[in-house]
Amino acid sequence: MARPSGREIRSEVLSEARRAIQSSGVNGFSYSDLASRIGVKAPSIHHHFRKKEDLVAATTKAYREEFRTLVDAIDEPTAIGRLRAYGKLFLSPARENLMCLCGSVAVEWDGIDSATQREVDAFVNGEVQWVTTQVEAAVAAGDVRSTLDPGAMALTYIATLEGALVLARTSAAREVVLDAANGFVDLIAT
Amino acid sequence: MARPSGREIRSEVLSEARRAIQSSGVNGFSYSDLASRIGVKAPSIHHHFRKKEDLVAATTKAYREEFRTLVDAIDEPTAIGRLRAYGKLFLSPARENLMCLCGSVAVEWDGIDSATQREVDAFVNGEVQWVTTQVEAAVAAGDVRSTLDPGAMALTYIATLEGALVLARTSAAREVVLDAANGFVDLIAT
DNA sequence: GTCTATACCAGGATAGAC
DNA sequence: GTCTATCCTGGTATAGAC
Repeated sequence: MARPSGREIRSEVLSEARRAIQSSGVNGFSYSDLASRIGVKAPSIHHHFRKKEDLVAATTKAYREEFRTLVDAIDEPTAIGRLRAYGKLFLSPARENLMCLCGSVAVEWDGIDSATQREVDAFVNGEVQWVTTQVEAAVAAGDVRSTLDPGAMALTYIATLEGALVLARTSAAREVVLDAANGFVDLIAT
Repeated sequence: MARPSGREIRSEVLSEARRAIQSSGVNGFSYSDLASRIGVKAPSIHHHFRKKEDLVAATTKAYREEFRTLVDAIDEPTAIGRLRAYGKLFLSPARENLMCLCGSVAVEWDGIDSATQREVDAFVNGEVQWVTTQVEAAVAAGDVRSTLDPGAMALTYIATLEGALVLARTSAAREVVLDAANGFVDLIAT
């Protein structure tokens, strides 16, 4: 692997940090880990992200923005179709045995700096808002039952997806849980 | 607080370790942390649990058994009532801002020793089995729709509960998510 | 069974050469 | 901007006195 340089290294660090957090949590990786994966030395990373907190916050922000981009790219004619597509998107980390970054950070919440916490909050708020909008549209189209109000249903859907990623990490439920997204939508469909 | 001694210390260590893992993850606490909380020194804990791995595995095992006891104590006349009670039980850590221990461990999965992993797998298997049985009974009683097969529905329910605990840790969803258990049962009810 | 003292190592972080 | 060298801290773990 060619050693990256200049602006490249920054984005490569962010990318590896994201994977590391999703795989082992914030306390589960070190600058040395990232450095050797990328092919540089730890102090080079410190040059770009002075403290680990800075790196974690930047990684979380980047994750939130990238995820938003993916969600915005969902192109389905019906709201219920968009909800199904969203679930697939959300569970795609499971194929590489990864957590949602938000979930990883949430577990270590008490030891997380406030800038990162704010990013996670923004992530959750943003996702809930988007899903709520889709649920409202799906209810209006008559494709989803209105057993719960749209906000509660959105939160429950996201909880299901987050939890599915948790369960998928255990050997007990690895495969099965990948269907959770469609399963949930089947439950709320008319 | 009186300093514990003899057999007491072992159970107190297990109890504090459980809380610590649920609050900050396996990598987020140290023997010193536990020791000062209990009122002893770190080497005393090493005397009871030689390596941290041993402590984590024992803590996970104890958690699984205690949880099983609580579930077995659920005393509701109907299966759907038992499912609601189960959800309340599962989400009770949220009131103290804690994760499910299983969730905490799952996040750091790759760095977790295999004995602990086996305990987590046993936990998930046991819970899925119990919930599946209740769903089957509820379907038979006509209280739950059979949109999904009972096993998939059980897994989805547990995923929802796990995910609700994740979301409850963020500021964005703290309160709302406590209703997720009843919300989900409302979704599957006839 | 608990303590003090200590060995050992890893991670975070910085200084300063190149 | 990246490196080598180094400092410091804190965590895991053990030895051995009491």
